[in-house]
Amino acid sequence: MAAKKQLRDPEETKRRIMAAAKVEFAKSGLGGARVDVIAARAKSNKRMMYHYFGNKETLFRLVLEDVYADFREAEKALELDHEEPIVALRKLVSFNWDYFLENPEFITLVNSENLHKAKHIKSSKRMQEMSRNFVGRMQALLDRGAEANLFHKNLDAVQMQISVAAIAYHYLTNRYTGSIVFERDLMSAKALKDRLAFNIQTVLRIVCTPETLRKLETE
Amino acid sequence: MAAKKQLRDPEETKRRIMAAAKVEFAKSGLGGARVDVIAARAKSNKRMMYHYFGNKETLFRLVLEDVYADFREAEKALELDHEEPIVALRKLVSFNWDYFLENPEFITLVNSENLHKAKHIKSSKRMQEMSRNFVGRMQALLDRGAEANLFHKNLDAVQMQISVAAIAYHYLTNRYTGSIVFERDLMSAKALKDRLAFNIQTVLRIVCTPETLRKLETE
DNA sequence: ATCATAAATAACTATTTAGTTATATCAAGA
DNA sequence: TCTTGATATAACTAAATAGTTATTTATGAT
Repeated sequence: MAAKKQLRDPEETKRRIMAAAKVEFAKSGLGGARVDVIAARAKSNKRMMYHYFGNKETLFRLVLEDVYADFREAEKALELDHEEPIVALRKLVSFNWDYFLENPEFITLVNSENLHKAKHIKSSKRMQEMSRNFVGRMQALLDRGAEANLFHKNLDAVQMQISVAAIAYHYLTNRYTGSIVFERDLMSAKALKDRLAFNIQTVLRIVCTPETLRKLETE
Repeated sequence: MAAKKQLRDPEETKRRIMAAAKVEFAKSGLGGARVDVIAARAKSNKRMMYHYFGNKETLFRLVLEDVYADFREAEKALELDHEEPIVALRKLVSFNWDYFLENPEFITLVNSENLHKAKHIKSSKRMQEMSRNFVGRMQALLDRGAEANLFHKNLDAVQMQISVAAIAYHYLTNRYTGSIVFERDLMSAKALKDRLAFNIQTVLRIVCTPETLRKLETE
């Protein structure tokens, strides 16, 4: 009978609580999440959660900052700075799609924070730091494409970032109601493949000049 | 002292409860909504809510069906069937934008239902009926544009519907976190005007052939 | 008029929940 | 080895919450 050995490992305990919180907040939102469920899933207990994180909302904020940080890190790791602009854009659209698909908790956590009008991250220094250079990378990519006479000039990098995220995020966050409204399984392998292809095409049509598009068509 | 006259008007009471529920569910989601708050806002009481609607989740389902119905009705009322295809598409994109902007509860209610994997409307006959003809109208519009050699042929109407919604919905549902990430007020009058213009341009670039786009540019 | 029924209100209950108090146990430094 | 502080657990509490029971009151049919 494995006697319950009480291991002391504050870092590991914190990590387990954060991981459990991410699952629970993603599944039920901030309001629907239960601190007892988080403690149980972390194989810890409520008192530890309050000891390390103070309260439920602080824990939520830390989880949210973490998932944003992971997303930004992954995007940065793409290293698109020296890719050919059209290739880079294709990769960026695919990256967004794959990331949201593989990390569905990102979507539900962000949705939950927006329901609360972003009050938890509003004054977060860490969020602000993370966001820096994020738009800058898109701007640089658009500039390179424009210089090579591939893209339209004067494209707004923020609008592009939002749109690139939107066409993936919206499809996936509303996949349940969407599957009912459109009377088809939006999550079937074929549906997912088709949507990604459509999204890549969409973004290229937004940024490329008519001449570039003609060239792409006849390739 | 206005003696509290007890007016009896079941239809009006039901209507007030539904209206109050819409506000409360939109503000706090299904989980965060409080039945006491709904009853108070409706200037009725909890017992009436349970009398007429059975339970909180049924009330939620009815509210959700209602906001979907309103949205579909409004879209139908646009009567785009005989408009010139490009004009019709511009109007459709603007309609989506304006509707989400003027009816923010639609967005939060749909988000809440997706957090719950659409379980409340999954077997709703009314939802299924509403969705009919919805894709059909987009398909007809795309067909007309293609026949007039304005649009690409073989555009997928469902993908278009989703994208038209996405570029508006995503911007607005994530406006709070977005305003932090992009370090600008996404809801300023100028930002809203710019986004709508960008969205119209986006959709035209998706559907129009390079030739049509060239013509539009030089107009 | 009066009766039956539906509409409305208020007070109540059993549970759930975030957060706390009290207590035990480990491990590192003196 | 003893002490001290950090780590862990369990039992508790006050408030909140969905749903009910008990009671009153208006209204339309007879």
